[in-house]
Amino acid sequence: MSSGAWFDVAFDIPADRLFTYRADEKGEAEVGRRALAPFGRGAREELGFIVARRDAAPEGLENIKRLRRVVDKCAVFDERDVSLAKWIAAYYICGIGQALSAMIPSGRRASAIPSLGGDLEGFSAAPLALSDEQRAALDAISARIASPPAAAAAMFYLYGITGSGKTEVFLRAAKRALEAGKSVIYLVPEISLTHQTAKVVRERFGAAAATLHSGMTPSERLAEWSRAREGRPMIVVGPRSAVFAPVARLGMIVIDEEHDGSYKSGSVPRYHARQAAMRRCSAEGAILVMGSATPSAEAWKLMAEGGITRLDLTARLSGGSAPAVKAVSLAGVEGCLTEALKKEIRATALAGRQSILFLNRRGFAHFFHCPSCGYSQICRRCSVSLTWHKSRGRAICHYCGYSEAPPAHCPSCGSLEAGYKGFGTEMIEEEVRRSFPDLRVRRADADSTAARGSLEETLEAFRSGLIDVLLGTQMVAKGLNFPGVRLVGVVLADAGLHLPDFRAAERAFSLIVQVAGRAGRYFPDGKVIVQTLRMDDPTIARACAGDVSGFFEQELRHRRDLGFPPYARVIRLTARSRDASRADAAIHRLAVLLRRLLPAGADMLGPAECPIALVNGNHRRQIILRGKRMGPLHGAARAALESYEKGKDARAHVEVDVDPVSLL
DNA sequence: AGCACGCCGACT
DNA sequence: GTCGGCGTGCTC
Repeated sequence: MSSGAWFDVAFDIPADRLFTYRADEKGEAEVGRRALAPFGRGAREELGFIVARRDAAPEGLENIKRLRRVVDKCAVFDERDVSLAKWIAAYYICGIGQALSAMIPSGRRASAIPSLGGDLEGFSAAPLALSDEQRAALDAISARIASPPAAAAAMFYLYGITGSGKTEVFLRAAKRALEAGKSVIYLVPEISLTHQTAKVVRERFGAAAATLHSGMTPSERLAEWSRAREGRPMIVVGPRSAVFAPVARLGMIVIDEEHDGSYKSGSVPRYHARQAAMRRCSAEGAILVMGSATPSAEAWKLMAEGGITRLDLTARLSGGSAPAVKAVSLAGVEGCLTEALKKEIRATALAGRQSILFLNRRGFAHFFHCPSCGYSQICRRCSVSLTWHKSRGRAICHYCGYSEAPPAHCPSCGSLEAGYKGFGTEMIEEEVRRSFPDLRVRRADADSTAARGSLEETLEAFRSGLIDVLLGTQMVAKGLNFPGVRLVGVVLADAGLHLPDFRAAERAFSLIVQVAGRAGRYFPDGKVIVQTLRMDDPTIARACAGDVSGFFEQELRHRRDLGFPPYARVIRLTARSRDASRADAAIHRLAVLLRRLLPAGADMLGPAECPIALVNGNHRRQIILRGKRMGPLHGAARAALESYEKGKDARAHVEVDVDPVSLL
C-alpha cells in the first residue's frame, strides 16, 4: 500500500454509523478535526468529524473516497469528547455525528472575542463573610474537591430559598477548585441568568473566566472553546451546551436552578444537561453541585435516598423572614385583579417601591367561545385555540404563528354573545394602566421583547427604578435580583396546573415559589399575593406556604401510584405526518413491534393522539414506553425502530425522546 | 437529514 | 406526448 491513512468520520445524520475515508499520511487529518468530505450522490460535500484513525481499510469496502479538505488548524475535540458523544448517541438514540454537532460550536475559524479588560492576577476578594450554613456547605463541597470520589460522582445540592446565598457558595467552591488547578463548568438556565452570572464570575475570576451565550457568533464560541482546550484552569459559564466545554482537569460542574426546563434540549440530541453532567463528573472524577429553592422531583428523590448530599441554606441573608404570601380567590372577580392585589400595588407605589405581576400566558385573551352554539376558534394547522392579541389586532396561534382577524360575532351561528375569554399579559397591562394611570407600567413577554428589542433594557430600567410595575411571563420569574421590589402578584396561579402532563403540578409549584421569591429580597417587608380560582388546590396551597417537602410528599406519592418518573423511566415515541391516517398507521406498526419486544416489568401507554394532536399541519401520535430500568427500555425502542425502518409500508417521521420533560 | 433515482397525474 | 409529484433507499 502506498502512503496514506484511513479515518472514520461521523456526519450530522440520524444514521448511527461511521464512514471511512483516506487521507495523506503526513496530511492535516487527525482525530478531533473536522473535514469536508464527498458524501452522498453527486459532488455533494459534507462537514464531518474525524473520530478515529485506522491502520487498514475496512473489509470488503471498495471505492473509499479521499477527504477533500481538513478545515481545522488544530483539533476541536478529543477522544474524551468522542466517548461522551457515543454515550449520548446510545442513551438518547441518535447518531454520533448528531451528538458531536451538539457538543462542538459550529464556527469554521475561531474569531477573537472582545477583550473585557480583566487582567486580574489573583482573584478579587469575595465581599462578605459567610453565614454558618454557607460555611458548612462550602466545607462539605471543598472536602470533595480536594479528594474526588473514585467511582461514582459525588453530588451535592444547595437547597435554599432565594436570597440564601447559593451563588456565593458556588463561587467560593469554584475558587477552591481553580486554586487546586482544576476547572469548573457553571451552568445557568437559558437566556435569563447568563449575563448576570457571567458578569459576577468575570469580576471575581478575571482572565480565568470564559462565557458562552446565545448572543455570540459561532466563531466567537469556537474561540472560547479553544481557550478552554488550552488546558489552564478555567471557569466556563453558560447554558445547557456549556456542559460540553472541553476543559482539562474538570474539578466541578455547578448546575444553578437545577429544576429549570431549559436544561433539557428540545431538539436532537434531546439530552438533559444534568444527565450529561453526571456522566462527565463520574468519568472525569469531578463533583456535581446543584442548587435551587425548588428542586426537580428527580433530585428531591435522590436527596431523600442519599444519592445526593443535601446542604440546606435556610436563612435569608438580608435577615428578614420570607415574605408573607397571601392566597386570594379570583372567583367572581371582574377583570383580572382582585381588590387585595390592587390595594397592595397602591401601597407599594406609595412607599416608593416596585411591583412585579406574573402570568404565564401571553396575549390579551386566549380563547374564543360561543355560548349559544358551542363554537370555539381553533387554529387550522394546530389543535389549539387562537389567542387574541389586541395590540396587533389579530388572533394568533402560539404554536405555528398563523393569525386571522378576530371575529366580532360567532362565525358559526352569528351570535353576539360569543367572545374571547381568559386573560393574558396584554389584558393585565391594560387593566393596570387603567386602574393606575399615574404609575409607570411595563410588560415583559415574548411579544414586547420582540417589539422593544431587548429584555436586558427593560430589566435594567426596572432595576434602576424607572418602572413601577413590571408585568410579564416567566421572564420576570427567573432568578433575577431587583432590590426595590416589595410586591409580587401571581395573577392566576392555576394557569397550567390542569395540563395533561404528569409534571404539570411540579412546574406550577416551582413557578409560584420562584416568583414569590422575588419579593422583598433586601427589605423584610415583602408581600406576595397569589390569585387563584381554586383556593382548595393542595399544590397552590403548598406553594403559598413555601412548603417544598410537603409538596413533594404529595407529588412523589402520586408519581409512585401512577408509575411515572422518578419512580419509572420513560421513552416517548411520536409519529407525525401531514396525513392523519399515515401517522396512525406508523404508530400502530411501532406499537405492534414494541408489544413483542417489551421487556418484563415494562409497559406501553398508547398508541394515542398527542395531547396537542395537530401542530403546524402535522398530525401527531404517541407511544409512552415505561419501565423500571432504562436499559431494557432502550433495547426495545432501538430494536423496534430498526425493524420499523426496514419495513416496506409507508412511513411517517418518528421522533424519540428519552426522559421527556413534557408529554405535550 | 439531504438528495437522487424512479414510477404515475395534469399540462403544452 | 412530457413536467413533476413525493415515495424509498443510500451515503465511505
